[in-house]
Amino acid sequence: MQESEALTGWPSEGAGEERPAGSREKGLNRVLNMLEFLHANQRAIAIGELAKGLNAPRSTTYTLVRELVEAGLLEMAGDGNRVYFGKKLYLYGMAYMRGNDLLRRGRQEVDALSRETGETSELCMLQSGRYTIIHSSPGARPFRISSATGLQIPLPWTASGRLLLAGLDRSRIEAMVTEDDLVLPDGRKVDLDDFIDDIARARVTGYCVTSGLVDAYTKCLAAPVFSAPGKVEATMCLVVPIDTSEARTGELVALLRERAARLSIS
Amino acid sequence: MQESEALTGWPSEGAGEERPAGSREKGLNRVLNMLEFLHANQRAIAIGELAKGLNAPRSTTYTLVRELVEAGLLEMAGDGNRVYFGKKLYLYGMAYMRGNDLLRRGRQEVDALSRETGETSELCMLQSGRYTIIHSSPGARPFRISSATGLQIPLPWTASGRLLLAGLDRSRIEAMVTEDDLVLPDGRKVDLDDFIDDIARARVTGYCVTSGLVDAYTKCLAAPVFSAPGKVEATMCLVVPIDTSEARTGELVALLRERAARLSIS
DNA sequence: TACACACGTCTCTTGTAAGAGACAATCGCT
DNA sequence: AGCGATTGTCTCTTACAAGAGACGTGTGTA
Repeated sequence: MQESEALTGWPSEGAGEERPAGSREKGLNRVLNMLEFLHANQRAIAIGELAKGLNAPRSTTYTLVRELVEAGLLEMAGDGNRVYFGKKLYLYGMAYMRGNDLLRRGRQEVDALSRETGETSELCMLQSGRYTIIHSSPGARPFRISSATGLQIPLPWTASGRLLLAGLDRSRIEAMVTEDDLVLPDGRKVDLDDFIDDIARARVTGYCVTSGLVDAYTKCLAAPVFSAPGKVEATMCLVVPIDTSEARTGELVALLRERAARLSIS
Repeated sequence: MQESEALTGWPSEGAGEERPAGSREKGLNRVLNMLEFLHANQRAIAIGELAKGLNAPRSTTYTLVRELVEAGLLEMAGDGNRVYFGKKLYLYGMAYMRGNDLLRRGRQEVDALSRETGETSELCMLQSGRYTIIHSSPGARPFRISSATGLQIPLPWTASGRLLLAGLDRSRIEAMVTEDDLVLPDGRKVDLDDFIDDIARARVTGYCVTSGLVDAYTKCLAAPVFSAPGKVEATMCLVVPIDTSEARTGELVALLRERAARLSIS
């Protein structure tokens, strides 16, 4: 029952979508919620627990789980009462990767960068309006800076977030950031104007460095990957100890930008 | 519009599930069909084409696609009219892999075996009653023996199929094999009793070799991976030219069995 | 210019899937 | 043994999603 920080297992009522009331819910939506729930918890979940966690009626949950297991999207896990992702999802995921040059090459570049520098390296993208770690390669440090693949983090908390929004106008940016997103884990609040300034600056300099935003011990270096001139499709980034020297930081940024540039254009 | 052999883009009306008539279809099922369709075609598909390919009403298809794109399970591809798998599926797939020791280690063993031998190597499992290539690593041969990940092939066509069914009694085996499955690509028919004998023999010897079944040029060597004593969870296999010498085949089988054994028990 | 065919969006109807709830069977605790 | 909580299955009702089809637009071609 490990709970990592703000990851309580379910999006804290946030993302403020419409919730018409206690009325009926479409089966497909229930399924999408189930998948998200499993992803958030990263472990097999008992069916009853699933129903409870999603505020879904038990009978419906049983039915849907059965259908998904039959389809192979879910699998009954070990002890025979819990479910988790199934092979089909793995196969679909691999198909996605095969069909996606950027992802395939990006993973290689990230792995290489992490090997080369010994630091934790990540490939990040926008995923339905949220910053998402698509692939990460842990560094060689004794106490590693962890960050789970697929983790979604508010854009203003990260260097990558500033780059991913480069090129969007103010209204677009505002639309992608909620009030909550501006509050850092330690309670400090990011000023929206500062954030937008950061984005503009990042756009010009072609990289971004943030210190002690998500936590007090790390620094985040990011460089953009372009899918077309001006269009930031992804970022590569390095997560390093906050006391990394200016000089080394500079070196790392150079390496990072080089690899990110190699990914660009497609 | 490449069509590889028997892969016409849609399971040839097979798998004989009930089709009540032309009545209404559940949205979730439509979605599952869409995912299968995309997987079978391995490319982005226009929405209209999807509807046609699935015999689904256009309006419904548009609605479902929109929902899935919003959820990130699908993505609008390149030219902006076609859809394919989305990042969410990739993330879920990676989560599946992370949670699955056998798969994670199996991939490594397969990659190592293929590097070591220069031959095409695969990890295979049963997937809702069908033989499925879960991971494959191409060999070093000039004209490679291809086999797409996720491809599903009738059990009697393969060496792995014989091992995956080891331990099941006759009625179970019969239930998993249709008449069609017994007909090889070149039209020859596998005798059900021979097949069941093969399975029993494979079970005892702990490996299986088949020649010229799926095509006339290849030989298939397979070894079982056990999740519990007697329970075959997966197979590792090598696909080699049919004229591979007895001696080399023996060597390869030994290597294969060694690696498969290393995967077993868990 | 006219024709055939795709695409994307909307509206309205009705068949049916989501859900409430009852049930028996287990499990874990005291 | 006695009690509460959980599990898996089943039945029945009705709110609502699936689907038919019309509409406006864009594109290729004869």
